[in-house]
Amino acid sequence: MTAIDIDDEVAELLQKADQRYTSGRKRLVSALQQGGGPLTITQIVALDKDLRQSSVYRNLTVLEDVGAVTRINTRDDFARYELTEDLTEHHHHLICTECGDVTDFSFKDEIEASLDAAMHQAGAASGFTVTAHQLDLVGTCANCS
Amino acid sequence: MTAIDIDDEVAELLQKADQRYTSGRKRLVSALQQGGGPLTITQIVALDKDLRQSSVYRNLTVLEDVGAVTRINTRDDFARYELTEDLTEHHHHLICTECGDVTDFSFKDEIEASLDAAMHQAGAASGFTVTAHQLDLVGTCANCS
DNA sequence: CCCAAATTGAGAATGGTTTTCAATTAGTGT
DNA sequence: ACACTAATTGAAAACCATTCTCAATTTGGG
Repeated sequence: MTAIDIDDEVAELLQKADQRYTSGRKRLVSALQQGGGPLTITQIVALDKDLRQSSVYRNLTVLEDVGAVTRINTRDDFARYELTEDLTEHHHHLICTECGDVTDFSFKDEIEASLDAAMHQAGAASGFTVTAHQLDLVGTCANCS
Repeated sequence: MTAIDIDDEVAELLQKADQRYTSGRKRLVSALQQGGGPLTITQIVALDKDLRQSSVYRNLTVLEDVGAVTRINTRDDFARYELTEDLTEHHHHLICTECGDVTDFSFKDEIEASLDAAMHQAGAASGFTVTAHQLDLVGTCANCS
């Protein structure tokens, strides 16, 4: 999806929920597109100085409710946000234990497919209906090693 | 590992760090063994009424520093704690979006092995050194569906 | 171009977690 | 057993990321 497509899609999601796509929300979505992975509120506000912290918090919640943004908890005390996989593509996270930074990566399709099959099977065996999964690799990033 | 083995191992880990294995810490480890998955502080205090909240928080931190306990962040606002995989065995989590409860599950060995290989390979491709991974399945548990 | 409703920004409030500090407990040498 | 010293504990205060409040501003519809 191109940046424009994402913008259109977010606009539609907001409209369905009777929410406006204000300039502040557009800048927020734009900031999320720039990061190579989920961003903390601090990182977002640093990326776009015109964004106010309280509005960022509030709008991330709105965007999450609408299904445009996903909230992620990692090892540190800061929540991170990224555009939903519907708007980008399915991926996983590399979490650096040194600097705490989180970046995206993807498996080759066939690996992802077999993993997905194994997960549904394992979930079903426990009477659990799997709707999504989250896989994080923990280690040391290129910068920190 | 049996309960006694775990106890011995925790004792050793604490001793290496010049920490005492007090009765409160023993009860805490025992509580963590009882849960079928990572527990919140509230759950721990409910499981053993003799444990005080502030001591539980502090001792979980001590046990984490020593390498006996792992802290986990899930979707809700409560941190969860479990014994490290060194003391139990490698596993993953089923996170119920309805009740928030987290339970353990494992893959068959061969699936886990191929997954592990794929992860190291994918990490290396990004200049990332993988030391651990965390896989959560999100969905609806048997009780809630 | 009004008007009603939604959004914004700054600061106050919230609540899970961490810290403080005096009281208690446990380990060490005698 | 007995002191002595240091670690641990418990209750309450402090901390701080996040959420909420409310007056001011902005937005879209008629």
